[in-house]
Amino acid sequence: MSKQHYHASTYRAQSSVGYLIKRAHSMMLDVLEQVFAEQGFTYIQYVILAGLRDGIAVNPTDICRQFRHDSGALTRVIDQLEERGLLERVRRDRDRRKVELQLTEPGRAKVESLIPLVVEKLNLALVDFSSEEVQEFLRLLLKLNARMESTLDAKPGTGDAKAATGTEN
Amino acid sequence: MSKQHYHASTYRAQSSVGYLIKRAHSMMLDVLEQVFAEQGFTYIQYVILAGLRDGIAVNPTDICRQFRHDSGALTRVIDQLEERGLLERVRRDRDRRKVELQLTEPGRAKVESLIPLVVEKLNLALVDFSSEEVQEFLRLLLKLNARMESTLDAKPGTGDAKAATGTEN
DNA sequence: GGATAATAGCTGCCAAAGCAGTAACTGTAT
DNA sequence: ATACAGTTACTGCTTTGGCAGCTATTATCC
Repeated sequence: MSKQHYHASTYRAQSSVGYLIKRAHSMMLDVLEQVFAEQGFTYIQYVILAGLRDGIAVNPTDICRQFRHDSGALTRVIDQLEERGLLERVRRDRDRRKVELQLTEPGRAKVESLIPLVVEKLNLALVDFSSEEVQEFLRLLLKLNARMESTLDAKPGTGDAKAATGTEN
Repeated sequence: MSKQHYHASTYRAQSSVGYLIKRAHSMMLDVLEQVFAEQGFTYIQYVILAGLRDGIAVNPTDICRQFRHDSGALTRVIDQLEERGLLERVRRDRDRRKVELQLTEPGRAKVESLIPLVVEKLNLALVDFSSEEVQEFLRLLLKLNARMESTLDAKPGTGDAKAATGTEN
């Protein structure tokens, strides 16, 4: 049986990892959205560009899954970025349904110019942390995410466990 | 001097606390929204009710700040919850601008019935964690949040140090 | 090989979040 | 007392996200 870290009878949001993560996420957004706004970007626009830069997600579908964004809404954001000449849609011959997004040179340059601003804010948030604490923090976050990823993959539908065989490109 | 945990030249999203927290938050949402939907609630509705239950935020303004929700949008969510008889708006005499939100008995009962479902999902996500790891995780999250909270409070405005006093009059 | 299902991306519609402006109330300074 | 600025909650308008449906392409099954 799984460890019972929380119990319904004693649960309080203040010490819930869910609440604390939500709050951390909220405040990160507060800080970064302001930074991006000054550079003429929205948060989701940066997320897409940075995701491309670091190879996290190159197809619209990947981006939807990785960043939990709606497919329809994403199409329109990609339209904006393409109109601004920051990325291009490329059709691959091996699977002509898929669109591969590629940073243009201006696009890459723009992302690179945003990175130091993000790094600055991250370091500011972690100013009280030792190197060991940051490493441990990353390890625990990765562990949590790996677990949730596998449980979400296991039951993509409304509860029935369907076999999720590897279907990568 | 602040520690430089990240450097622009080597930064990759994959090992960024920002990205990992965003991802953790996303997946938590995936899991919990489904749970709440089955009970006839949205995520934000639960958040408000749970915030009231645990005394995190009792005024609309508090809720906006705590959960980073828009003031106008919040008014309408509170309307829904009030119409369903789950909470009440109470005007206090000491400051008649403020509205104090109070759970009704049905409201309290409903939140309490949701708690075990949340606890179950949290425990599932933390199934690989030892008690020590959970404690350390909570400590680090609290530390991060405390820091970000203070920096956000310090500069509530746009961050520009100089006011535009030069050109006028 | 042809019918069927599954996947990827896009479009239209609707609900919700974000933004700006307003009214009621409070605190402060003159 | 009065004027002024700051808070708090709310209301209209705009933008965005979420959902369902659609087309094109690929995979699967007989």
